[in-house]
Amino acid sequence: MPRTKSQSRENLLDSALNTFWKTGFHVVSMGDLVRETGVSRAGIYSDFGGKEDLFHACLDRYQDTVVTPAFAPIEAEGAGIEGIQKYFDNLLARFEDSGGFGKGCLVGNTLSQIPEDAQETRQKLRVHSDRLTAGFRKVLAHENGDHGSLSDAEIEALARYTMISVQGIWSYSRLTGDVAELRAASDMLIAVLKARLRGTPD
Amino acid sequence: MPRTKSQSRENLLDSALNTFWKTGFHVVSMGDLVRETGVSRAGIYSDFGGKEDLFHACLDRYQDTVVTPAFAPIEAEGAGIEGIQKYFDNLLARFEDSGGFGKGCLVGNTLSQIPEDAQETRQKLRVHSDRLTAGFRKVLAHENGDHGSLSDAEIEALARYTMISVQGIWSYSRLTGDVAELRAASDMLIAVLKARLRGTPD
DNA sequence: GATGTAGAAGAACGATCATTCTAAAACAAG
DNA sequence: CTTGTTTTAGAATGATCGTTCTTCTACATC
Repeated sequence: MPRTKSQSRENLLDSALNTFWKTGFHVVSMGDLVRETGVSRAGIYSDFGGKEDLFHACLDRYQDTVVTPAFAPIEAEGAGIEGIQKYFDNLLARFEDSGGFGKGCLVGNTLSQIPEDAQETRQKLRVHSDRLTAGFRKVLAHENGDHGSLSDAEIEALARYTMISVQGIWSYSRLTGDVAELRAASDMLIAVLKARLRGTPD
Repeated sequence: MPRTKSQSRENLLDSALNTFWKTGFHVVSMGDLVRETGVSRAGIYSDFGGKEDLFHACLDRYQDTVVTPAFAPIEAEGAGIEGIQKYFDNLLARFEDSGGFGKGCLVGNTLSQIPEDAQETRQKLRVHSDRLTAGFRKVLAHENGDHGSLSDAEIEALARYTMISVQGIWSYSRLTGDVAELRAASDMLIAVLKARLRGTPD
């Protein structure tokens, strides 16, 4: 089977993405990337320009090939809480397949190590967190319905809270090897969301 | 006033801690540390042995000078939910003082960039997360009382969920400059804890 | 098979890294 | 002031970094 240029470029991106994902931008060297991707140095530079450009391309690729399918149950038209459940089921299954520690979320990992002046990178991270928040907001608003007990502002706050908690779960997946702990946390989060949608008196 | 050896050692540690905290172990160079701490290269090497040893000493120092005071309201004898509230109040006030983005949590930041084989570092991170979980567990158990509605296992799960959510909040503090968003998230978390202690039907 | 071209391997380069070493300054004790 | 010790600034070192360049291989076209 012939291998087109764009196919090999995508393979390169996927390999580089995984390498960056594991240990982060600053720990990965160009030598690592050459070895892991199987592409020559010159090839990487002619295709992407440099290490940082390659990383930015990986962040975009991450959105397309990781976030989009993982988040599909949530961003699907008319998705409800069961979409969030499905999202967690998929990710916990993937964690279990990996064996040992997880890689966490590339965006969350990157967020913890960007210098204050890396504005282009930070912008991409913000887009991601807004995307997650928007997905959760839509699901929660849908569950809340037209005459639900929660105001738009409360839905917004709950959506952001969900996004933040999810990031916490991904972060912790780098420290624990026990999928049960992660499942307990995601179950708890979902129970919390259901309870608040039902309307909990304070 | 005379300056004792241990005093200057602690000043060095505090400066190095802040430098590592901002951008992480791999981004900080020894040149940065010499500049930021005001201590000569030879001084750093004779006192600590190397960059990694210095970083480990900083992780310990972080526990003593940052986590312990910040976590005092939670680890105090007989602390209840208001201890968690106080914990957040302090940290949000500090975030507000910093202006702009926060530094997050040194432990959470480190977790996102350790290679898989950095076992000594990972061990320190695990001790930290266990400490947080234990603190929350004690508070929640105290609130739950002897005849509370939650089982020990449920308290344990809720404590870990709390720890994970807190890490998420710290992570997000590196991305937002808006303290109101962080306050909303911590308020939400506390409301969730109160609701679950009160006993929410599923 | 000859020729032209694209891609790969890896040497070369300058910069920067962590670390060590040297030499001078700073300070204490007599 | 002299001597002895500690701490300093900063040069030297070897390794590694990101990047570029040169060389060679592989393959398409005639």
